[in-house]
Amino acid sequence: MDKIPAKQATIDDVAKLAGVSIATVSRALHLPEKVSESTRKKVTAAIARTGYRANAMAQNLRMQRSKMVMVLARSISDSNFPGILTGLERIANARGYGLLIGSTEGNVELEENYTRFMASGMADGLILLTGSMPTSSWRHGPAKRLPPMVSVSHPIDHADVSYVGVDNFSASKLAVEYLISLGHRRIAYISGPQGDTISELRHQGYCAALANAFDESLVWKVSGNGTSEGGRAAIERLFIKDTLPTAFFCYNDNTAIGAISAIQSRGLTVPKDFSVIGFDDIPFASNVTPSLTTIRQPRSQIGEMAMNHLLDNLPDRSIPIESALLHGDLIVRSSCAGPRTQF
Amino acid sequence: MDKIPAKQATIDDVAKLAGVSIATVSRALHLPEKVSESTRKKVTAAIARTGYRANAMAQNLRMQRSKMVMVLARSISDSNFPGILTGLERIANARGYGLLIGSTEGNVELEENYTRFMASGMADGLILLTGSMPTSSWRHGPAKRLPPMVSVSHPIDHADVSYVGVDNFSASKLAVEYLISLGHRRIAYISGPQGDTISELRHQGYCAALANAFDESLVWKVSGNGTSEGGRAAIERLFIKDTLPTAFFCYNDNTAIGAISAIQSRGLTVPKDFSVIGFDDIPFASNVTPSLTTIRQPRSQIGEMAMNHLLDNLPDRSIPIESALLHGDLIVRSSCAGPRTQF
DNA sequence: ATAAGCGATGTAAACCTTTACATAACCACC
DNA sequence: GGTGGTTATGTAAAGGTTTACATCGCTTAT
Repeated sequence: MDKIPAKQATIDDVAKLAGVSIATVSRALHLPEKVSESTRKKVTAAIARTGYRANAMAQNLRMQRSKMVMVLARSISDSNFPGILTGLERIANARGYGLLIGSTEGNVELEENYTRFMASGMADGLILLTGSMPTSSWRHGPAKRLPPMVSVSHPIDHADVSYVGVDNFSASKLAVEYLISLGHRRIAYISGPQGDTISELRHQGYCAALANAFDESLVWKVSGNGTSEGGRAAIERLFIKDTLPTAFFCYNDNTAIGAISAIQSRGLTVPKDFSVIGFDDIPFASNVTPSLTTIRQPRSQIGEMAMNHLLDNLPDRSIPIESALLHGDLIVRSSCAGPRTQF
Repeated sequence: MDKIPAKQATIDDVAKLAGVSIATVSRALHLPEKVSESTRKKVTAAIARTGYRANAMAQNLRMQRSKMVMVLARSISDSNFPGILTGLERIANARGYGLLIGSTEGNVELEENYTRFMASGMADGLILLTGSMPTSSWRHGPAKRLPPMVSVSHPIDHADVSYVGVDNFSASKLAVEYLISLGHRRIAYISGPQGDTISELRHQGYCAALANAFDESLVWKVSGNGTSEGGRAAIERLFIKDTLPTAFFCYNDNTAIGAISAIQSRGLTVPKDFSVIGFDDIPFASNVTPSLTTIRQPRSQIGEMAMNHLLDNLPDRSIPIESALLHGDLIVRSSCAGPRTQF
């Protein structure tokens, strides 16, 4: 226990104590092979005695970087967010980067706030979970002074940014093919919010599966909004008609859960009367009754890939823009069965 | 559209363009009243023309701070995390701070990694969602070189740190009183993980409610682990006996959901045969069948209070250590009813 | 007319690193 | 014994701010 230092030790303190120059201390830390065995030992000892930790701000200023990545999300409460964040965080941490998070809540002011943050050099890279380019990028400043970016989960139209996400088209096709394999013909798609790119892709996968299987396919789209309320409402609206589908492919698990709940509250049973399949495999999918058959998004893997891609591209932006579409697995639980033997 | 600058403009560029010294530029930005109207205008114009943004690293180095708060969580996937984070984030953003997040996953190495990060001055404050002090704080370094901290949600024993969280004792008492008011006498508590402080507090609230209501109270504790699997398992174990409770107060919603599912899979009904009440009001509580009666944690409010308290304490650590226990509301849904008229 | 006071601005130090370049010591070789 | 080449170390600049202190004009009171 040496004299308790009032302030954090600096490289000067270490140098003084070791009887060398600060350059040597710095070299001992970053280029040990350029320093003689004996001085290296003296330096190490001095560092231990002073409890020296390099001041990150000074390093960052000198090296013109921040060692941080900003994650911009639309909403922190999105069911997919924690999983993706976990993956992002694991890689960032392993590679010595910090994770700065910001949620825009679709609010332009908030988003500009974060863009300002970025512009002041507080982040070396940007992970976008918003489905759109940061607002003021083209409003402010002549050259697009934006760091390397990777868009995750939500593709961005008309923008050349690398993208990592699940293959919505193929995975949806897989889901619908499963329903078809169970014997369903009249399958409806309960969509996500109007104009949502992901919902559109999932719809395309749905259509493709139907087109593949049947000569004459019946495309049946009911609009939802991505929430369980939306799913419930969609079912309510549908049940006014007299011809009904036998199975529902839902935009996401929330929608599916709402749909199931609406079906049940009409005294009908899933999967006996209707089959319902979701998308995402949110943590609760296995806890609802009946447990939800769905497509699993490899969330943490998506996060890991995105972060790795971003960090690989940091030093010089040399890596070309590219997209990675990850495979989504079908998770069979108990919300799907063969169609009821006719009404 | 001026000539596209190769690099971000610095204060020097602005000064040159405005024909003043860098000190004046700095003052124009931070102490406008100390600068004459006319120069202020020149500076503002120069800033606009150059697209100048102050370099945050340089500012932080100079001012010996980072304008960041680190949030250390045990797991990002905890159901309460997104809500709390949202509150933390809202305040941090509003007060000009960035949020740095790290999850320890109970892994000591990871935690030390973050402590190192902190020690290098990358955060001015620390929000603890881990329920314990950061590891190496007392192992490394003589003086506890830790920034101001606030512990959130998980109280930390034997440590003088400010704490913000729901009042587990009173809220649990409230929950159990509700069951009693419905006519239940035989109420069991399905606990959280062994040794969990929160589970202990909730158990105490449970006991207090029983003690208040009945002369001779029957304390009935079944151990779970905070997951739905734990809740399921607890019910399975219990049903071997021949005397059973009529109601369950569960450590958290996950436990409650597992309990309900186990009850249902034995062909029994909630709330007709058994009442179940949870704790937390996680987003899915309203989506399970039957929808879950529970105690709502004011998550975002907790986050906001914690962050405000932390930031208030940043300049000089002058604010005394204090705890804020927030009220948890009873949310009545449909998983509770009067006890079945005897077995 | 001069001193004192005040408001606006400039100069330079400090924050803590990294690293290009200079220097010094040493060895080997001719 | 000088020349050239290593190898280890030191010196000082640069990175972009903020701010204490100095300076410079003016106004106002003596």
